[in-house]
Amino acid sequence: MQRSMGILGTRWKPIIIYTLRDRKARFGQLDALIENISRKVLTSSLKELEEDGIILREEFKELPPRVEYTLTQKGKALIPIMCQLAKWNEEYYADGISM
Amino acid sequence: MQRSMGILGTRWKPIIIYTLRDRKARFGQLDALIENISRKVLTSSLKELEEDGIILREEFKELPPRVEYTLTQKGKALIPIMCQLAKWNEEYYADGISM
DNA sequence: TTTGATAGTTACACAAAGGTAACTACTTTA
DNA sequence: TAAAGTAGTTACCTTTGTGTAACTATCAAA
Repeated sequence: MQRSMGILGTRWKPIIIYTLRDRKARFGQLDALIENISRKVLTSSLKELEEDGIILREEFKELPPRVEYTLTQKGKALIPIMCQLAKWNEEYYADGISM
Repeated sequence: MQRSMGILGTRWKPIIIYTLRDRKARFGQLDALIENISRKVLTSSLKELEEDGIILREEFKELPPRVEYTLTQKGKALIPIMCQLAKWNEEYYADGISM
């Protein structure tokens, strides 16, 4: 648990993972999809998630540059858990806002 | 997700919840069962978990005083999720240490 | 009267996480 | 020559979480 929380236990990382659950996304897309996140936190969260093997970063050497982020297998394995958490939240708060 | 993480996203709260999964415990027992936690953090975590309706605090006016902590229904509903997280951890790190 | 047990609280400090705003680098387009 | 687009970085600051050590309150027993 301690280690799991070391990986996930921040404000934004679970949101980033959940956002990537069914799509790949570019840096700017994540910045737009996730409201209120700062680019700085997005950068550092993505870097740490990559180091932890949760997401994959693919750099395309085009112009303008393009970078795509996707979940790894290990990252995808977290999705059902996060869905359960979202469900728990809905069930016990029941205000319709879970993300 | 943001709110769920606001409740669980600290170093010790998931450990406390997991420790209470199948038992009630007194303050001093939790302090002994959970290695390395400080009484201060235990106090504040228990207080916040109580405010969030995850645990129940029962005070017995005896001498010496006795206080028992148990999970509420809402708290118990988190247990399967935390077990899945522990399983995820074991699966992808596979060193046998999950708590 | 001092010790022991229980369940904390208080003061202080440190480190990590998060926020804001300005800046960088590269190249194409106007 | 200047703006626009992409993907960041950097400096600075505030907030939150955690840690240590000492202290509190109450009563019983020695």
